[in-house]
Amino acid sequence: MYKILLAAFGPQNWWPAKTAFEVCVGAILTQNTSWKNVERAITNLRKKHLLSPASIRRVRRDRLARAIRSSGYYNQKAGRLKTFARWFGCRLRDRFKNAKGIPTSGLRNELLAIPGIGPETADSILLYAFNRPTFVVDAYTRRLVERHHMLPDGASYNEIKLLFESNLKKSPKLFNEFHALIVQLGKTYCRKTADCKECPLRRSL
DNA sequence: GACCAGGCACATC
DNA sequence: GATGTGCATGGT
Repeated sequence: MYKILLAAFGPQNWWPAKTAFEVCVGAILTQNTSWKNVERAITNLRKKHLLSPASIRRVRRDRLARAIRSSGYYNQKAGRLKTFARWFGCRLRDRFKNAKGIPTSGLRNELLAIPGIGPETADSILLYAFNRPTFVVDAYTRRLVERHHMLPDGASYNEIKLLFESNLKKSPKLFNEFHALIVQLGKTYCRKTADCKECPLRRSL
């Protein structure tokens, strides 16, 4: 599947961001929201110099909320960004530059303990910000797996994640590109059930 | 106006 | 463990 998708769509070059922290901000803002709306929010944050842990901790909550308005759920997400910025600032500054030396599973548990960081956001951060070989399962991935009967319908997040992780080389580069390609596939062919033949995998999502 | 988008937390059963 | 609901914008 990976080879077919790569041939069909080409390298996706995710994640578009200047710093690891910016990747994390994007991962939180894109929760149940289109990337287009998130881009606007990030552009705003950059304009207001709010793309560092310190500045996000300092800024007033309502001002932060206004800046990310376009990404939806702005009150909730403003709180989530502030909590996350505290963790990122403290945890990553003192002990381990770029979180090197910390096992992926430990880092994942820390992320999951932060309110507003669920499994998908945690895995996106691990993969795209910290370059860890962790597979990201999103709604498109679930549809792909169910549509192709790779697992029984209703499989858990972890079952789907393990399906990919245990059948592929544990390479951040590969996981990065594969997840991005699945999203591209979903965006392009989702719900176009009449056009299955156009879908590189011959089955629309 | 309905439906969707690169989810998560919390209540309830 | 499964299901339902609030959170909110912008595009189709």
